[in-house]
Amino acid sequence: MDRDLAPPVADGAARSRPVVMADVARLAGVSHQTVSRVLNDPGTVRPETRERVLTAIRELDYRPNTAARALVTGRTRTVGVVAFDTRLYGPASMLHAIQRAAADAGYYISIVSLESLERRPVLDAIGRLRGQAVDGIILIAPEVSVAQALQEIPSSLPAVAVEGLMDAPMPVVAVDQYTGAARATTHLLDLGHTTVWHIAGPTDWYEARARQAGWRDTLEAAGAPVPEALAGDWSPQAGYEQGRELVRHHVAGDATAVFVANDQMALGVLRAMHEAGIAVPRRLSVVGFDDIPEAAFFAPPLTTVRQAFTEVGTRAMALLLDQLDGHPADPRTITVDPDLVVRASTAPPSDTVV
Amino acid sequence: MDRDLAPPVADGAARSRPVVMADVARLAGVSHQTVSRVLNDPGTVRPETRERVLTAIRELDYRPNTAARALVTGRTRTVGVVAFDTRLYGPASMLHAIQRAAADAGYYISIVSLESLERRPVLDAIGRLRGQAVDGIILIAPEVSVAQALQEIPSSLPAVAVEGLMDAPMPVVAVDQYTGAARATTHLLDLGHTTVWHIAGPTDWYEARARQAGWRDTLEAAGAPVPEALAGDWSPQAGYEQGRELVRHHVAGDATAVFVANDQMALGVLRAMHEAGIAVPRRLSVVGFDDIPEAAFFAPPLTTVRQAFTEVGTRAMALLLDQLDGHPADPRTITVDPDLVVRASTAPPSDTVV
DNA sequence: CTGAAAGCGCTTACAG
DNA sequence: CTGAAAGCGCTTACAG
Repeated sequence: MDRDLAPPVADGAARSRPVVMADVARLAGVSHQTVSRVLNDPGTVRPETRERVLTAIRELDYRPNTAARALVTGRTRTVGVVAFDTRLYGPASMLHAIQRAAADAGYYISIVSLESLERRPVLDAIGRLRGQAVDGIILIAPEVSVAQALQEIPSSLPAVAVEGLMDAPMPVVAVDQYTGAARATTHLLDLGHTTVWHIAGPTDWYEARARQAGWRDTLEAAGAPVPEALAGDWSPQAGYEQGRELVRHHVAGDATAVFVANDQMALGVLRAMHEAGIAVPRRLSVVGFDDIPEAAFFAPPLTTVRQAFTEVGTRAMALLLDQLDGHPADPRTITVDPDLVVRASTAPPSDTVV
Repeated sequence: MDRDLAPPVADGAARSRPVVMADVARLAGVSHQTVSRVLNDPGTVRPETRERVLTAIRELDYRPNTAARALVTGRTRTVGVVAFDTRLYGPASMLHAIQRAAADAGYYISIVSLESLERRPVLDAIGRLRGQAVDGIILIAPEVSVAQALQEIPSSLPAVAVEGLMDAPMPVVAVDQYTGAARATTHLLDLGHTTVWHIAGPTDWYEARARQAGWRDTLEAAGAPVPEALAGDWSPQAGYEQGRELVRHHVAGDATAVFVANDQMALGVLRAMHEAGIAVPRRLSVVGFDDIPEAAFFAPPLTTVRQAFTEVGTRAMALLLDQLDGHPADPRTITVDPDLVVRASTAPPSDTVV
């Protein structure tokens, strides 16, 4: 079908050589500059000529050589993304959204996933991306050391941080973790619980610290006692272990509600309660954070704080595109509001004494 | 520290111009060809000269221009990955492994995630990647239409498929879904169940079909009755809905065991059983597939088939690197064996009649 | 509206 | 072991 016009360049010998702009020019009977114009500034080419060139491009299935174009323009139309463990639901969701937004804007995405959040690997990742000459960088920067590495990104390189430090030297887009945690805690307090326990994420993560702060401040503002936060690492296993700790406090009579820093750990807590025969929510209320797809099907369905990962990713990309269009970076932090999703893991405290 | 040698090029005016090879050459007192050699073939340069060049490179923080290099070599050192929904645990895990392996080999990863598995978007994605002049492509190709699109990839472009059709026109690396399903079914049969029900994934996915085939064949080989497979879509919600269907069959007395095509749907089944007051595994045994990180903490902990996603990703990248090194593609399918992980959701059938 | 010239920053033969 | 030359495939002024 594409082949019913004149055959392109001689087929036999030139078979393996890629089609270049000069081939198109020859077939269309114009110079290669005109082909370039058709591609980059079609308005300046006479419609008739343009059509001839377009036909030749289609005929030959010509694709401009990205490297040649990048060499002369100095732009690669590639955005680098640095992320920590994209197997986790949050980073994976944001990467997905960033990728979509980039494709819509005609940008490629080059991804480097970090094995560790130490300073050195982060700098290496950024170095790799700079070596690739990306036009800009998005950092999914949940950890303190990453934020420090951000300081070393040359200011000439457009960059946006996601979920990171609020005072980064670049625009930041983040879910308001503090408010999310406050809402979770308030929900529990409103239900009538005297206080709320907390299983925290690793404290070198900003998210973990902000959630803990939101929880603590809400308790204090309400005049409620503030139990010691239990330390987790985001994993279901950690949730399970601290859940067993919580069982002891429940039995001692002073734990009827817990705000867990993410859904996976909340699952571990649910498991620990189940094993100990402590009914959720009748005897212990549990709130998570993230709203992973599984959360609605936990036993019981989990009340949790939903993060609009997709919106965060989309907005981060928009901010970066703005910089790539030459606008100066606006270092204001954009904050996305989280929603409390109430399901079946929370209830008023039962009056039954254990 | 890096700055205690002679200052590099004049600082003021040239500030914003990137450092190029000629700058390094000037500082080291050699030609730019020698700099190139130090970078690409250090053995051919006198150690003393090499040191001078290396020092200059460090001094100027020089990074070779990728575009210029790609233009002349015709290689971008970039591998394109086409994946469907990288938010899912499986694709996310494989992407992560591929990314690691690529970085180790000095390759960049450009990712395009598909919104739909129709033929057109798949071809567009591949077109985008070709436009970027990637050196090779890895397709995470779980669906029939993707496999068809594979036929249109020019054979000159090195490519590897993951988790797809076994008769693709390129090397394939995949977990042996059929064997995994057979193991799950056999486990249930060995426990003494008369037959095993199945909640299937969407049948246009190869994984779903292979798992269903493994289940069916095992039943037939054992002379067990083959119930009609229930149709799901991988989501917990679908598992929940078909779980309620299963409740009816259980009540009718003919369902005591089910093999669910993935862990997320198995979670939905667990939820449906919980609501119906049917104890797992006492009255119904459940086996999943994938072994997602949450599975061990379900209520009860889920017996499931573990897929070595990381191994699949790593081996796929190895096959591609081999092609990139100029070796002819070996179109044999590499199969990775899945493991049955027995936890607490399976048991012998109880003799209690409902 | 279109073509001839120059040049982007490298690598790769080719001399010496 | 090192330098001078050519060229990769484009885009961008500059003429006409």
